[in-house]
This record gives sequence, C-alpha cells and structure tokens, in this order.
Amino acid sequence: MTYDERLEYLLSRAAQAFAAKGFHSTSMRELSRVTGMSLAGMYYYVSGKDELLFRIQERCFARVLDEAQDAVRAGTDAVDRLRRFVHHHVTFFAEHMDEMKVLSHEAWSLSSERQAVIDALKRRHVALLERLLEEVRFAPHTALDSRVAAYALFGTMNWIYTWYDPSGPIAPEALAERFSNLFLHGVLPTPTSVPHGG
Amino acid sequence: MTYDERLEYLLSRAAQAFAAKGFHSTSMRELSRVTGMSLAGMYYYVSGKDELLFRIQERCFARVLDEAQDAVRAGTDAVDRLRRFVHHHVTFFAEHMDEMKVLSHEAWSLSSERQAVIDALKRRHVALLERLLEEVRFAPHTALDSRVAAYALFGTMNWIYTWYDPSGPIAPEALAERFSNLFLHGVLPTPTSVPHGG
DNA sequence: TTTGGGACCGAACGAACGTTCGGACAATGC
DNA sequence: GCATTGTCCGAACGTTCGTTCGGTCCCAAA
Repeated sequence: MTYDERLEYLLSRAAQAFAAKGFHSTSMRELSRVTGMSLAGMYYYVSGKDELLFRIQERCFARVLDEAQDAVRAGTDAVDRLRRFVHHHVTFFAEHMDEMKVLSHEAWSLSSERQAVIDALKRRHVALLERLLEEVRFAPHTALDSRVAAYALFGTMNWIYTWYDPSGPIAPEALAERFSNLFLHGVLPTPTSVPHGG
Repeated sequence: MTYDERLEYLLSRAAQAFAAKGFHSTSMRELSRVTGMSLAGMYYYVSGKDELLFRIQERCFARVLDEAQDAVRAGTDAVDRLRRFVHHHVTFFAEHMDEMKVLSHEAWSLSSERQAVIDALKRRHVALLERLLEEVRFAPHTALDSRVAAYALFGTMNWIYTWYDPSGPIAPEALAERFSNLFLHGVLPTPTSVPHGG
C-alpha cells in the first residue's frame, strides 16, 4: 500500500465513522480502532482531527461541484440542465452517503480558516443552481426569487441523509426523477388560483 | 423567580448555546457561564446534559405537533389544510429558531431510551403531513408517493436553519407562502410533458 | 556493512470533560 | 430559639480527550 492509498483509506474510514456517530462524538482512539492504525500513527498522515474533517469535506465538495458542472454542460435547454443537476446531486449523494452526510451535517464543525474554504465552495455550488433557476421562466404566482428556490431545492435534496436508504425500494435515479418533477410541476394536477392572496 | 421559571430560563439559554455551537461542543461549564448559575447548581434542575437536550427537544417537538394539528383542523379543504400546515411550520420555525435548529440538527445526539421518545413524536409529525398529502390529488406525471413528498417538503422547510434569517428581508409568512406555492405548483408556468421518460 | 530516512507506534502529557459530594445559606414551620 | 427544607455552590473526582515525544523497524542507497 502506497502512502496515498493509505491516506485514502484513513479518510474513507473516518468519513464512515463521522457519518455514523458525528464528528465530535468520534474520538481519535475510535478511528484508530476502525482503521487498524495506531493512535499516533494516524498523525503521520494528517496534522490532527480538524484536518481530517477538512480533507473529507473539501475533496467531496470539490468533486460534487466539478461533476455538477459537467452534468449541466451536457444539457440542451434550461429545464434539461436543471433535471441533470438534480439527477447528479441525488445519485452522487446516494453513492457517497457517508461523505455527503458529513458535508451536510458537520458544516460548522471546522476551525474558522478551514471553514472559509468550505464556505467558498458552498457559495459556488449555490450560485450554480441559482443561475440554472434564473434560466427557467418562473410561474408568475410563485413570486419566488431564485435564491429562495435554490435553497428550497437543496433542502429537499440534502435532507435525504436523514431518511433515505439508497439500497431500499426507491432507486436513486427514481428519487431524482421524482424530485425534479415535484420541483418543476408541483403536486397539483393543474395550476390553480392562489387562495391566500399571494 | 420560581423553580419553574428558573428551569425555563436554563432550558432557553441552553437551547441558544446548543444552536450556536452544537450540543457536543457546548460544555456544562459554558452553560454555567451563559446562565450565571454555578456548574453544580444546574444539576439541581436537570439530572445531566443529556436530559437538558431531551427536555428542550421534547417540549419543542410536542408544541410543534400540537399547534400543527390545531392549524390543520382549521382548514376548509385539502389544499387549504396543506397551506396552513406549511404556514405554521415555517413561522413557528422562524419564531423558535434556536430550539428548532437543535431539534433538526441534534436529532441523533440523545441516549437511546430518550431518542425513542423523540422518534415517536417525529413519526407522528411525518404521519400528519403524509395524511394531508394523501388528500391532495397528485398530478399523474409526478409518480410521487406521499411519504417521499412529505420528506421532500420537510426537507425544504427544515433546511432553512442553515440559511434563513427571520429578521432579514423575507418575512416568515412570505417564505411560507412561497414554499406552499412552489410545492403545489412547481416553478414552471404550465405543466409540460416529462422529457426523461418518467 | 553501514547509513539515512520514511513509516509507524507505545506511552505519556496536560487539559477539559460530565458529574458528585458535602456543606452553606436563607426562609419557613413549630 | 430550633429544626427542617429548598436552593445553590466550591472543590474535587475519575475519565476521556487530542496531541506529542522518543524511539523502533525496515528498506534503499552508498
């Protein structure tokens, strides 16, 4: 095993543990147990627990952002691009549940300098979806700005780490399709008037 | 100050601290600092840190559930009941941001016996929204079961603790209205065919 | 055969943690 | 005046934490 492979292994096991028990509740001794490495030995690969979380989040986020941009580029029109974005996000989430859970749930566990790096990635990610939404012609009655719509959609997608089982009856692709349809058309069969004066 | 008032005060300050720094990162000594009570003195009101979190979550959740049921009861039809549910959930969230953030973010920080009590409340909450959604006639193209739709909507609403500022430019009532419209009608002006074979 | 450095670890460090213990202090009932 | 009770706390307990130090082992280069 090379140095790089060993580091990958450590990051992967740490992500599993963080996803299962939370960052602060997972001790370095527990990571030593699940990796088979010694407590001190892990410090040969990372400078500390904080860098461990940072590297997990940075690598995962950078990949999500990169692949999302690729997926969007392949789209033919605004709606298609939006569908591709949702499809990628949900399927990537399902394939990398541990890392994405750590990304979603431990978003404020880093030291401030490292937090700033992650936050910058997050802003780019939100901006990407926002631009996609601006291309879509909104229904007049929604009165949604694209920022709110982006966070609403991210909420639907990122919340799955609290309930969704990718190996259950609903395949990730099917879930993505349902989210896309819901977001684009809503649950009502036909657009109706808006009762509450909106 | 009576015993009950003092307990309320402790729970309220603890919820603030947990919301700001997370449950595991907030020490009892820090709670002692922000409450002005002594470290040992707090143990006169709660048996320990775990019970502190439990009482915060249980009280908040029970109230959300109770008020949600009241709000729904006042509705005239299925769509109206759904709108009232969303309106209540979002405005309650905005009014009790600290407790709701603790409820959303520290949903797996309790000991297992207490976790079971909270989980039972959560199941009743999800079931309530699920029943509301089953009353709404779904658009055929969505192929959404009510369970997935409920989690999608909860995702949109609960995710606001990561970005929404109730004192900012968007009032809670306006946000609730936008979420309702988005969920009922989607972002497209007219229902369109479904490109990806869904 | 010797040397140098990369990989690794046992054992310990100081600090912080949640919790407990014994008692202080004031108000109340007799 | 005395005993009792409810409220509160200083000081400590034992444990666990993240991290570090001083080294060992092994393999490649000289």
